[in-house]
Order: sequence, then C-alpha cells, then structure tokens
Amino acid sequence: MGIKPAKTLTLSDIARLAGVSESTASRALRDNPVINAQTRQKVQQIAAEHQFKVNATARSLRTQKSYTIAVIILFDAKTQQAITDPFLLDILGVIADELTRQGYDMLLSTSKTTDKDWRSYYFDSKRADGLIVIGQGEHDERVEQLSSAGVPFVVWGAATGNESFPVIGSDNRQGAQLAVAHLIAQGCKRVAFLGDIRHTEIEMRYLGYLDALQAAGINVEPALQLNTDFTAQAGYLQTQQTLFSQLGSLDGIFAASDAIAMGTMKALLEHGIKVPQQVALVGFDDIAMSAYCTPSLTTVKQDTHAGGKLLVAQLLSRINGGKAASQLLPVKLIERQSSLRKH
Amino acid sequence: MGIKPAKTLTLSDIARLAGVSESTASRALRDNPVINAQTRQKVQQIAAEHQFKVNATARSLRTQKSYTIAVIILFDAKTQQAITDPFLLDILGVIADELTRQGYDMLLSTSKTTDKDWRSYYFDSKRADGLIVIGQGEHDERVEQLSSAGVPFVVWGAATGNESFPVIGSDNRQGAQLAVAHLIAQGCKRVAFLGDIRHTEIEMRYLGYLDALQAAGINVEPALQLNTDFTAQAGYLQTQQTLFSQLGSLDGIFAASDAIAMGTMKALLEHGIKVPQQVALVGFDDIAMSAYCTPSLTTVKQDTHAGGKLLVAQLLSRINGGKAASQLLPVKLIERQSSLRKH
DNA sequence: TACGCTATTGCAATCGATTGCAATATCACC
DNA sequence: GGTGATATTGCAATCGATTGCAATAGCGTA
Repeated sequence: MGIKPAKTLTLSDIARLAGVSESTASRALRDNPVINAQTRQKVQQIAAEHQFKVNATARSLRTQKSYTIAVIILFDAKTQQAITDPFLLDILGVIADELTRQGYDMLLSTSKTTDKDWRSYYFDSKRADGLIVIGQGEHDERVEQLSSAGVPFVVWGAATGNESFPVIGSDNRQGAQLAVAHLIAQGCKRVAFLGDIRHTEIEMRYLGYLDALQAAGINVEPALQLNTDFTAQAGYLQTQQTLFSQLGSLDGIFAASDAIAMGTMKALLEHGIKVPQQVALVGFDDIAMSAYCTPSLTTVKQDTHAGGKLLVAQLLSRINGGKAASQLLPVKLIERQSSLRKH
Repeated sequence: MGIKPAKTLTLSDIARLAGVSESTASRALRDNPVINAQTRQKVQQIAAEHQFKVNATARSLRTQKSYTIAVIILFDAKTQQAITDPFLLDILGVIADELTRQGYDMLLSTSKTTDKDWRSYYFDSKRADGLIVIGQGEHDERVEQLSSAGVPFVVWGAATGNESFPVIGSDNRQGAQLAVAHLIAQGCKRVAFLGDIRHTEIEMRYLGYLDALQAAGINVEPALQLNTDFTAQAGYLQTQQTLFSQLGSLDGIFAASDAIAMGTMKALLEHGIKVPQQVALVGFDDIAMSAYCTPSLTTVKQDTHAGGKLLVAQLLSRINGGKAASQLLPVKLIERQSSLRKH
C-alpha cells in the first residue's frame, strides 16, 4: 500500500529473483563470457527491471580499486579565499570530463582544508587510486613527500627537470618569451613583470621574460619584477602603489596571469594612461573575459584541453603499472588590443 | 634493504602489534569510552607510528555511510563546453570547504558526462550519501525524478514555491528588481533584458525586471527580452546582432549574468556607444572581474558564502533525518561605473 | 567465602560483491 | 556404454572494519 520504502536491492536479491547463485549473477552482470548467454540476459534484464546498481563500496573493497581520483587544488596560504582563478575552472572541467569518460569518479579537494596529509587521507585510506595535484604552490614540500611514498600522482605545474614526479604543464618560459618579445616588437623599451616568482610556474615565466629582454639586448632591471598574487585586486593595488610612484617611465607590462593583468589595466586606465599607446600590456592564460575587456587583452593561451587529457592519461597509465612522464605543452600568443600599437 | 614496499597495514595488523583484538583496536581508534584509557593510548600510538589509516571503503561498507556528497553541475546542453561561469567556481569552493569542515568528501560531476541517472549512479550505488545539484537548467526533468525517489538532495537555483524539493538560491526576483529600478533611477526609459528565461533563475530575474518597470509605470516591450546564453560571447553576439539593428534606441540594459554583461559592454564600446552615458548597464553575480573592467560593472551580488554553507547544512540535516527547507538569500546591488550617471 | 556488579575485552557475524576452485551437466567420439 | 573434454554453475573464502552480545576479571560487600 503506497510507495514501498524502496529498500535497496543487493546482488543476492537479484540472484534469487533470477534463480541463480550470487556468483553467476555477478558474472552475468559483468558480461563474463563463461556465463550462458540466456542466463546472462535473464539476469541483466531482472537487474534492469529493478534498477539494480552494484554497490560501489563493496566492489571497491573486494577489488581493491576505487576507480576514483582525488584532485587537489593548491593555492596560496595567503590568499585564504576559495579558489578564484578562472583558469582553474577551465582545467578542472576538462579533467572532470576526461575522468568520467575513463570510468573514474573525481574527488575534489582544496588544499586549504585538507592540508594534513593527502597521502594518508586519500591514498592510504583507499579513497582514491591516484592523485592529481593542480599547482605546485610555493615549492610545496607536501608534493615531494608524495613522490617518495609510491603514490600514483601527477602534477599540473612547471617542470624544472629536477623533480622526482611527473609534471604536466605549459611551456611557461616560452610563452613568456613570446609575450615579452611581442611587447618589444611593439616598441616597448622598459617592461615590468608582475607575478610572484616563488611559484615555480611564475618563475619560469620570469625566465622567459629575461630571455626576451636579453635577446633584444635590453638591460634587465630587477626592480621591475614585482611579486603579485594571482588576483585582479593584487594587480590593481600593485600597479597603483608601486608602478606609478616608484618606477619611472614604463612602456610595457607583462602580467603573469590575466586576472592580474585586468587589475593592472584598471589601474592604468584610471590614471588616464592609454593602453596600449603609452603602456602595452600582456597577460597569461587567456581566460574567457580576456577577449571582452576593453581594450581586449593580449595574452598567452594555454592548451587546457590537451593538458587535462594528458594529466588523466598519464595518471591512469601510472596506476596501471606504466610510467608517467613530464611533458611541456606548447602555448600560443593571442594578440589583442592591449598590446597592438601598429596597424 | 632499501625502502620497504610499504604494504598498507590493516586494522588487524595494528591489533596484533598492540596485542589486542581487532574489536578493541577499532574501538580504541574511535575513542570509544568503554576501552581502558591505557589500552586506547597504546593502540592509538601504534597506529600513529605506522601511519595507519582506516580503510574508508571497508568502513563505508560496514557502516552504510560513505561520508561523501556528490555535487552535480548542470549546464546547458547547447553550450557543450566545460563549466565556464566564474560564479560556479565561487560557490563550488565554498561548498568544498564546508563539506570538508563537516567531515565529508566531495564527488564532483558535470552533467554533460553523467547525464544518465544520478540517483542510480551516485545514490543507489552508495557512492554518495546525498546530492547537491547546482543549477536547475531548463526545467530539468531529472531533478524532479530525484525528489520522487527518496534521495537526500538540495538544489541551488530558484525556488518557485511549487517544487517538491528544497531549493536554496538568491532572491533573483528582488535582485533584478533592484537592478532595474536603479537603471530607471538613473534615467533609463527603455531597458533591454538579456538572458535565457527558460532557466528558472533567469525567469525570476525577468519577473523582477517586469516588477521594476511596472512599478515605474513603464510600458513593457516583450521584444526587449532576448534569450542569451551564460557567456560573454553570447552577450557580445546578441548585442551586435540584435540590439543595434532591431531595437531602436535603448538607454539601459540588464544582463542576467556578469559574463553576458561583459560581452555586451564590449559590443557597446566597439560601436562607440558610451557606457553609462548613452546606455547604462547592470549585470548579475558580482564575479571577481566585474570590479576591474572599464567601466566597472554595476551588478547584483549573490551571497555565495551563505549559499554554500546553507546548501551543505540543509543537506546534512536532511541526511540525518531532519527536514530541509527551501530558502531565499538576500542580494545586494553593487553600484559601479557602468550605470552611474549622476555625481 | 560467595555473590553481584562493573569495567574491559574478545568472538563472531555482518556489510555486498568478486573469484579461485570444485562440481555437475552435456556432448562427442571410440 | 565408457571416457575425456567442454560448458555452466555454485560453494565458500575474501576484502577490512564495525558492533551486538558473551565472557572474563576485578572489586566491594554481605
């Protein structure tokens, strides 16, 4: 009478309904070929009729595989806010889709909360078969710990060549070099760098910046490198507080992320500085908004799609006993109004 | 010799090392008071020394609780891309933190990939104890299905008062009403609405738009409501293709999201239209970039922090046998340059 | 000394599915 | 009819932790 409490059915219920043993039912549901075709169909049909779903927990326990990957997003201890950079969402979406496509679930964690010990929490406890760590932060020692513990994991970040774990990431150095060379080609003589070089990825971008300056025979002024967090606000404040007052005449700025660049642009425009005529500006990431601010933002586009897929592919390969290798992804300069003086 | 293979220890190993039974070890680790204090300490110490972590899978199987919540992000079938709106990341971050704080893990899924049957996949299979659905999409029938199936879940979206499930969301109608009333106060006589009203949240915003117009005695022109997807690109194209050519003279635009508004702004500025002098513009969401575009964007701020916490609180209450109630969160108009004509 | 009560601890079942191995049935072929 | 090979199916152990209930020990008191 009325709707039944819908107690979840178990495999043994299905087996009973189909008149076979649990083992036969299990094999039938997994399409094991030793099972007679008719039996298999019957079991599958009954399971479907009752909307039976294998209990994932029991299966995991028995098979010792969770088919779950933990994704950990590292971010600044300082910027204690929730994840903010739009770029993260981009790559997160790709990873989510790709994991699903491969039959894996995704457990998401932000470093703020689980800063204890990922290995214990996710791996030792069998919550996940492997880890994807996004961002190396400021040389986070926890990442190094993982590598010594035999945990399958891959990192999105900057490969320096020295790390003992696989790192997938954009060719930050070349991207920055392209960006700054472009600024120089537009006539810039004195270019500032906004970004916190304590992050490995940003450090690489700084090296690319130096590459471009040196290739052009421009003298490097260390004072033009300003540590700036990954937010529009940081870019805005940095520009207001430092760039104008302390730095003499600049004619170009390379911001280590689009978010920073947007803050910078705001500050410049507020001061009546014309972008790109007086100061040309280039960012990094190509977030969605970059094309739609005014002037639109020249930037370096990372291939998040390839990156996400590669992260997943490498991790799964590693989990299945194979090797995972670090890899650099090519980037592309997207020229927009914030830096284009000619034409 | 060398590093040991580090085979994971089980509870029975710890029990043996401590010289007690598994049951005692289990109780000791969970701080069960019936266990003698000395025994408890000894067991805990040994567990700590060996970095023992309870196997979450086994525990889940036995206790019938996964301490995991599945978060499902719905988005347009049309915009088949990965999650794009920065607003989502905001609330996702809050939910992640709050779940962690409450001892729950978060399983993230995007609707594109798991469009089968969430109930089966997440709940029947015991992967999750409950679901948080973000966005109702275009009256997604799958959400309704959930409610009839006894699955604990809550939705972030727009409560209409008719739904059979708990919906937490901003007071979209009032937010829109505030925004449009503000435009009218700035002198706008003819205000367009950009947003796809097939989404319940947007529909509410449209109602608020109508409220404000009617309160001001302004005639409603249905042609001024233009279905537009949640992206800057959609806003840009819509503005270019429709607003200029077909709509006569507008002096105000209310965009249903900041992303749309930014696209619109770009198109307006490209056409040499002065914002806010000729056309005043208001968005919705208060994403991080809104303060940093030029002119900065007036918008309606949603309280994502309260929203995320409330979603989690209601869901957990529901899981623990309590009730979950729909709730409307207050919003706030943030006045910025894109609409401020006076002063 | 015996009895009852409390404080601790252990035994064994249980959660639900998977799988190695044994058991049975079926069939071909000599 | 007998024998071995093959196709199906079932039994029972197993994954690792939790927990109801029984068992034991220790202690106070009549």
